[in-house]
Amino acid sequence: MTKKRLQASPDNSPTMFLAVSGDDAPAQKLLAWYDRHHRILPWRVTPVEHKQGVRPDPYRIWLSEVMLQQTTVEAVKAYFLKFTSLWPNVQALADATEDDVLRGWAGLGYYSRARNLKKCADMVASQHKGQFPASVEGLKQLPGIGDYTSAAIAAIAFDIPAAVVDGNVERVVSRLFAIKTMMPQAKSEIRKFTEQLTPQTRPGDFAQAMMDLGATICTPKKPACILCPLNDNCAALLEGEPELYPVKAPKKARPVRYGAAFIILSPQGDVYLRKRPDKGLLAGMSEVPNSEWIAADEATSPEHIARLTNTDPAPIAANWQPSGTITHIFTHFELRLSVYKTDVSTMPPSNNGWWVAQDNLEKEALPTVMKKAISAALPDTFK
DNA sequence: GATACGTGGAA
DNA sequence: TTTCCAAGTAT
Repeated sequence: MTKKRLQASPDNSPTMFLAVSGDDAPAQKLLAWYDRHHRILPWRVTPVEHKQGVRPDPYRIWLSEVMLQQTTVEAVKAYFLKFTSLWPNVQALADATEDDVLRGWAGLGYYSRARNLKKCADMVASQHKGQFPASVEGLKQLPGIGDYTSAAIAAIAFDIPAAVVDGNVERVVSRLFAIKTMMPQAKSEIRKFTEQLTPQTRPGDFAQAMMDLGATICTPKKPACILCPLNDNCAALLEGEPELYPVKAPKKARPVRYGAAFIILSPQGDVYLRKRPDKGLLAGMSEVPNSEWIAADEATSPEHIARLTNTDPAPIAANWQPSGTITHIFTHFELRLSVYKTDVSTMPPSNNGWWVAQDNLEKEALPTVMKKAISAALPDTFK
């Protein structure tokens, strides 16, 4: 093992006695840990396979990395298997329609990822002969691929020693060096330390090892420092409260918005759907007709909220039957929708939507909030 | 640099 | 129940 060298950290913190820049020992300790404790994941080539010469498929790495943006491993697994089954390579995805991809993505969230995924597949197929660029810069030109994803694909699929910095790495590195700068201002500092830690050999395994460590040992709450292969190198552990890192500003309160949703049933029991605009929240996804969603705080009177949630915005005049309310939490607001149902005898209520048999609703590009609204009026639809 | 952008699971 | 947050990107 390399002898530890002493070097002052930028803020002269205790890191001078710990994992220092240019020291390859932490990376090697982490890689040894990863060889024993790595997670088995559908998109992952194991260290043993990798050593035997199995090359990760850039398409599968890209697909998994996009799905994993702000999304849990458990949520991604089924979607990854569905996508690779439907579209086994980038050309197959390029041959699909955007609506096909949105239907496949429905329920996973952050739907601009699905639209960018399709755009990216089209560009790789048409401008790169079906091969992903083998460089951070080339990858970053593609839609939906930013700082993190370009580095992750470069490291994992192409063995390029790029600094892969995701939320896990931010947590691990901010603890290793006890970085007291608040997030997100600390990002550049964290990137610099990550570059210094990243080894020239096995950079992809190193990146995945850092993420596995963050996900299973160096967790946000109650980290298992006793099991950590880097506990000798951790300034935050030496200080005594590793949970304090990374330092984050308090979150803002989430406002509440109100509105109404309208379930229109044809004589055959089909449900009327329409497509959302191609910009903004849930862009391009399907929906049942619904009102504007109006913000209201706790000072707003019940009478005013009642006006926000009545049948005035309904797309047609009808005998609307109240069907309960649903609450849905988005990232930046909470939505409370009053749901109404009606049966119509004449087919189209104008607009440019379409009718769907209740048994086929699962195949539509319906975001979860819309599934909740439909379920309020039609229980068991999505059971 | 701040904000928009989904969802479901854990504590 | 409420809060946090999970392999971020685009604007």
